[in-house]
Amino acid sequence: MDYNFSEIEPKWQKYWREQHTYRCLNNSDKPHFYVLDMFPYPSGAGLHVGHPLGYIASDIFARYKRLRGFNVLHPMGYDAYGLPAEQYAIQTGQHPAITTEKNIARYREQLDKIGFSFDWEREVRTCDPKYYKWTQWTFIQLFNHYYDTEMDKAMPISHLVEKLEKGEISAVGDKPWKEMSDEERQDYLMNFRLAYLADIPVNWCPELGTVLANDEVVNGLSVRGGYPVERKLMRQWSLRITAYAQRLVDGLNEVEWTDSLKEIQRNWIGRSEGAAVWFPLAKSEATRPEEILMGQIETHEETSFEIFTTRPDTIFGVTFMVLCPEHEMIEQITTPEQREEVEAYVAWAKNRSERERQAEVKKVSGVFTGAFAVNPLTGERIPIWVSDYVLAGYGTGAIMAVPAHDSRDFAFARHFNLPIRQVVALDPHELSDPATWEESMDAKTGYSVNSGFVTGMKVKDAMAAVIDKIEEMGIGSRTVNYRLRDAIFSRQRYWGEPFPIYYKNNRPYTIPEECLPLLLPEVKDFKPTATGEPPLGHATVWAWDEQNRQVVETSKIDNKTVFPLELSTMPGFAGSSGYYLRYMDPRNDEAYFSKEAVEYWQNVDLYVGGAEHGTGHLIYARFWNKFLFDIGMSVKQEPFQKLVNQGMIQGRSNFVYRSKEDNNLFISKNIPGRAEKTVPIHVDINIVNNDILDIERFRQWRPEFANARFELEDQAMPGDNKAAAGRYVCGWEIEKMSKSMYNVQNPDDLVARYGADTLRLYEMFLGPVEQAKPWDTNGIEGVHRFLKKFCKLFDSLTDAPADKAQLKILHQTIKKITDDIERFSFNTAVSNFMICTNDLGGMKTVSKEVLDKLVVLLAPFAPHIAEELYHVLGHEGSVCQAEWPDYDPAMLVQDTFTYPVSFNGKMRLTLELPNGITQEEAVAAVKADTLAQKWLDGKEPKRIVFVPNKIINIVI
RNA sequence: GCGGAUAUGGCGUAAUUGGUAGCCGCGCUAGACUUAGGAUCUAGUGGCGAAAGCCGUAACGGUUCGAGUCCGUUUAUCCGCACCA
Repeated sequence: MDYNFSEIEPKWQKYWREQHTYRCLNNSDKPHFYVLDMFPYPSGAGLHVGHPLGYIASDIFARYKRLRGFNVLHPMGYDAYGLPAEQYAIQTGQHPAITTEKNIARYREQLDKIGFSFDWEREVRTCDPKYYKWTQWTFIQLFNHYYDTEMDKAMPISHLVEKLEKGEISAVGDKPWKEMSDEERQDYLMNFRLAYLADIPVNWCPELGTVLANDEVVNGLSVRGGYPVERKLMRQWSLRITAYAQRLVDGLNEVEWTDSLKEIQRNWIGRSEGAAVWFPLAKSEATRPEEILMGQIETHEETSFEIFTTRPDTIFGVTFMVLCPEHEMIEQITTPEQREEVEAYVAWAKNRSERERQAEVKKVSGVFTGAFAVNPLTGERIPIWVSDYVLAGYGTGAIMAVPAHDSRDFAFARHFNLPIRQVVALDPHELSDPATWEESMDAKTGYSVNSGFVTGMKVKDAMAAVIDKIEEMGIGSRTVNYRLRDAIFSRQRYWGEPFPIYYKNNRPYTIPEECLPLLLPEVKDFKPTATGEPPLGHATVWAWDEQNRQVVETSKIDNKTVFPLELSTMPGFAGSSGYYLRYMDPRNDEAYFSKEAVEYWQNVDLYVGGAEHGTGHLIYARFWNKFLFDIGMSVKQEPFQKLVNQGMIQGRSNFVYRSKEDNNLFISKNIPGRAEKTVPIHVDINIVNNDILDIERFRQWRPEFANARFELEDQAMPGDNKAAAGRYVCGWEIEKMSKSMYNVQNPDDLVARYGADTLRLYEMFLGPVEQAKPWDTNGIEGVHRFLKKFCKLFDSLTDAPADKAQLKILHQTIKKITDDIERFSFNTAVSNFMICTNDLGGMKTVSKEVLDKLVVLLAPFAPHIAEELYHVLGHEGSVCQAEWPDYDPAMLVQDTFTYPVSFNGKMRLTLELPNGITQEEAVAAVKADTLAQKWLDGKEPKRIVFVPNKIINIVI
């Protein structure tokens, strides 16, 4: 039978739609399985071939699981809030909702053409009020909870208030709870809420007019747009994700992710163990150690400062201290003589942009404050410096500098001529003068030297001993620090979820849950307001009437009953942090998702998506889920049990070579001397086939090429790609897939040309799903040919029972394909299909009972043709309702095995032995074999190693 | 700098996990059928060699009867983090 994909594919897509073939219900006796793709942001450019790679892989797996008898949840939706739609709105005035709607329609059309088995009845869109109602709801819960370190989980803020009221805990630092005014209490509680408002240094991007999260900034530039980002102190909402740092680290042991992704997350969370130590200030007039202030250690805050170190063992090597320029004690401790210099330095450091600072990491800068601290273990006076190599955001913003064993301290000491003292050595008997060192000795190995009571100890033991001592002295403690920062949650943008927050007397209050969703208001302008407020500042109906519980005109704000609403919106990760849970029960208006739904589905069994979300979405979603777990919503600590990262698809650009002398002349790639005579120009890959340029289409491509002339290949290059005379051969290079390089491959074109099934198979055939690879259509013909050959098998269809040879092919194929799918190796699965088809193609007739099963095997990969052939075989309904075939191990048995036998690793003997023999029988066979006898020459072999089904080794 | 990974024909890749390296596909070569071929089919295709054979999985070394696979050193490429004390 002919392979007429352009007829078959629309037909079955229509059938699936009409029959609701992929509808998935929450009640089923079948075991459940949840396969999820990272939902896409619907950009204006549409899908390119990189998007469906992961979707195809997950679709194959979902279909396979269904055939295996699972109730499979396999949904799709859109991460529809985002910057591009808003930027487009600013440029054109087009409302982002309209652009987004249009893009979604285009995405849907493209996805439908590929034949995915998504249950579209469960579609979610983050910008849909029915969806973001629950994003806002979660925010309110975060606002109303704090992290109880004792119970190690989130608890209602009322629980904390209760404890404060009963006096079970006392408010630290501030006045006692009982003496606080209501507002003071609110301000105090803000320090505990999991969603909180605070003045914090943020990544401010002036070009985008908004704040960015740490993962949205790379090298001081915004990920979107590449604009400079500066540090700025702003009042922002943040999520206290740091409270979950330890659980986020621990949870990684529970999930089946790649080591590299786990490692990326561990690095991002950056757990490090060490000690916090208080260093008292030295009295400036004191000269002898015993005079130096030691008696006031209890009153830490005024006369001491706290440092964090991961190397407490090196405390005897401290020769100076360094504070970050933002440190609050600088002003207090700086001596009058140094004041001018210090102030100038601090001002300079604060004005430096993030990009400058990062670009000049190697440059050493700093200033002496004139003040001294005391090393609490040695009583030594050590100078206090200020430098921007110490960061305000990590630890305490102050360090003890051990130049001999920290490369940054070393560089600083060398630059400012500060002493360097060795306190760790690999061999304690061989010390050298650090003045001669070229670099510091940072490794945590060897022994402590010159280190008082820990001298001679191994570094590890010394660490513990020093911490014990410090704790005993009451001047510090064992501490864990995390690199992870709280997630800034405000964005000065229009196209995002509004915060369910209004301000009374400048303090935030939440909108009652019953009033959600708080709808995104209309604005006349998507840019920030003239006064620099976010775009929502333009909204005319954006105030909260507390009594009537509704949104009213902004003009009615009187701050008595009508109050201003929050003007920022939530960031992109807000909507994507819980969407996988919403899919379980997407039409529920009473709750985020029902208890029954989440108890049925539990969590995502298989999540497929790019590794680029490793430090963004995948951290936020885990945090979000853990919080929902704490408040009794989700039932699993980890949202994504198994995660597969599909590799990025790079572009493969094609080039034509334009002559330097003659703008209309293009010289083919392999013409001798071409490189010197020409300039490469990107050419649209859609008018190039297997690197051969379609000359006519090239002339039509752009007006300036209308009169192009070509110097074509001659036949001098056999073996090279079709370098026959009369062809123009293009060059190629691997680059990022982008419009400007004309290397974007649109899946629609390939579907039109080869069909969706070919596209699906080819994307899988390209290589392992996890591997990054350039897009290249050079092999797609081969895959297409396979489908044609497969259809051809049906020409020789017979009802006669299959012979042994066919059954063997069938059962081998069932085994291989099943194994391949289970280990997510779809490229080998496609290869194995080809082998099977080639083998059966050599037969005169092919039995129906064989094809019955092969069609089911093919269904996950090429669902359209599988449906068609399923009907050709006379079945009713959809192949999706078929049963995955099992293989019969007896059919895989080989008649004989070949055992190469090596003697002393040199001689080799091959014995043909019958199958199914035991080790003893195999050994006996070797001994009985005449050739083996000859080689053994009557001697007993010392050792016969028998590896089942594989080989026998004889050692004489 | 730290961390993670990868390295196999002209190309994408495979190798039952330590057992005959190169399956499958592309490309290429030759042939068949064709007015034609960018259709289809057949055969061949790691390198050197006329052949027997020798060499061959980034490089060097090790373990093993046996290494693409395990261990060590080096090199190259990709990814993540990056003054995180």
